[in-house]
Amino acid sequence: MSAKAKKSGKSRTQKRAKRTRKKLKQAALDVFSEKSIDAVTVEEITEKADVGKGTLYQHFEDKEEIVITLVEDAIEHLIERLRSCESAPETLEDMLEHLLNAHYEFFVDSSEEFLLLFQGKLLLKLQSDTLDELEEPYLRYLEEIENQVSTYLSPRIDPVKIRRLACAVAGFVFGFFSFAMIGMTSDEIETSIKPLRRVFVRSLCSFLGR
Amino acid sequence: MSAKAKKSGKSRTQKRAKRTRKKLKQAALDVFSEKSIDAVTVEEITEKADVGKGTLYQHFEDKEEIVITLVEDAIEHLIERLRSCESAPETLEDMLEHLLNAHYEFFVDSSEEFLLLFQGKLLLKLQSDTLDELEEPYLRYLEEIENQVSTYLSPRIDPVKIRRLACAVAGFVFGFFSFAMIGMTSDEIETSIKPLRRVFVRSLCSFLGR
DNA sequence: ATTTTTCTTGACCATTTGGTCAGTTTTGAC
DNA sequence: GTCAAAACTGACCAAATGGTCAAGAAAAAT
Repeated sequence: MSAKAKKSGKSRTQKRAKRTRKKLKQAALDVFSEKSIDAVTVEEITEKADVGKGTLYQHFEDKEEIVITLVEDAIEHLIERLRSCESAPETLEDMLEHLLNAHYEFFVDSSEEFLLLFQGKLLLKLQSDTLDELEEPYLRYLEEIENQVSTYLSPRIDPVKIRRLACAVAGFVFGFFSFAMIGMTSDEIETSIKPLRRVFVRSLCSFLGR
Repeated sequence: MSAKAKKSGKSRTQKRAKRTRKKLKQAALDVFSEKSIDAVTVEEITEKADVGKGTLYQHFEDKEEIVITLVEDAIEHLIERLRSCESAPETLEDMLEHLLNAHYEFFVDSSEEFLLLFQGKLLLKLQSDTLDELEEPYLRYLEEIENQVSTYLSPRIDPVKIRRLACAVAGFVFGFFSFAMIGMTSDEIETSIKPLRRVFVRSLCSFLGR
C-alpha cells in the first residue's frame, strides 16, 4: 500500500473499480427507464457504460443483482427525501403534505428511479416466488411512512390502519403519476398536483381521525 | 358451405378456429399474470393452450399483437363494469362511489386482467416510440370516466380539471391495489377499501366543487 | 370417393442472449 | 525495472427464442 493510497483512503485501483461500478449502475438505470427490465440485455448495459461485457460480472453476480442494487439505492434516496424536512411539521396535516410533496419532488428530479421502482414493484407481484430480496426495500419504504405518521398519532391506534394509510399514500402517488404520464402533459401534472394534494391530505386526516 | 353451417351461422371449421383462438388468449392471459410480459415466451403460451407453436402465428401477427388484443379486451371489460349500474346514481358522490366500487370488483373478479392492464400501462410509458395501438384503449378508459363524471357537472367546467379527476381515480385505484398487494393480506385489503373509498370520494367531490 | 380448402403442427433455422475464461492492461509493492 | 495482484476485456459457448414452412389432419364441397 502506497503513501498516497493511505492518505486518500483508497488506492487508485480501488477508485477505478468504484468508478466502473458507478458507470455500470448509471447505465443500467438509464436503460431500465427506457424499456422493461426483462427486455434489457446485459450488453445494452455494458455498451452504454462503455465497458466490456465481462466487467459487469465482476461487479455483480448476475443481471438480477444489479436490479436489486438499483432498487435498494432508489428506495434509499426516496426515504432520504421523506426524512429531510427543514422544520419538523407541526400537525399531522402538515406532515402528510410534506410526505406527498417529497414524493413529487423525487419523481420529478429522479424520474428514472421512479420508473425503476414502479417496475420493481410489478416484478415483485408477478414473480413473488423468487426475489425475496426485492421485497425488503419496499417494505422498508412503507415502514418509513408509517413511522413518520405514527409520531403524530396516539400510540394506541390500530397498526393495520396505519398500514392502510401508508398503502394509500404510496398507491395514490405512484398511481397518479403513472396515469398522469399517459393522459396529461407535464405542465398539467405540475399544476394538478397542488390542489389534489391538499384535498387528498385532508381526506387522509379525516380517515385517521375516525 | 353446408346447410348446417348456414343454419348455425358458422361452419364447424370456423368454430374450431375460434375455440383455438380463445384457448390461446386465455393461456396468454394466464401466463402474463404470472410473469412479466417481456419474460413470457411464445412456447409458454402455446404449451399452456395445448396447441402447436405455429398455431399462434396463424391467429396473431406476432407476440405484440396478442398483448394488444388482450389489453383491448380487458379495457372493454373494465368499461362495461363502469357502465353497468343497477340504478343511475343520484349525486356526484354516489357516482364516484360506484366508479370506485366497480373498479374494486373488477380487480377482485379479474385479477389477471388487472395485472395485464397494469403491465401494459408500464410498457406504454417505457416503449412509447412503438405501440401506439396500446395507448388508445387506455385513453378510451380515461374518457369513459370523464364522460360519466361530466354528466353530473356543469358543462362549463374546465376539461383539464376533469382529466385530472380521471387520472386521480385511475391512479388511486391502480396504485392502491398494487401497493396493498405487497403490504397487506387480501382480508385487510377488503376491509380497507370501504372506509378509504368513502374518504377518497369526499375529497374528490370537494376538489371538483372548488 | 375424391378433391379442395382451412386449420394445425412441430421440426427446423437464424439470431440473440446470459454467462465464462484465457489473456491483456493497469496499478501497487519492492 | 521486475514481479504480483487486481481490474478489465471480448471472443466464445451452450441454451433459448421468435418465427417459418412443408407436411399432415380435419372439414367442406363436389
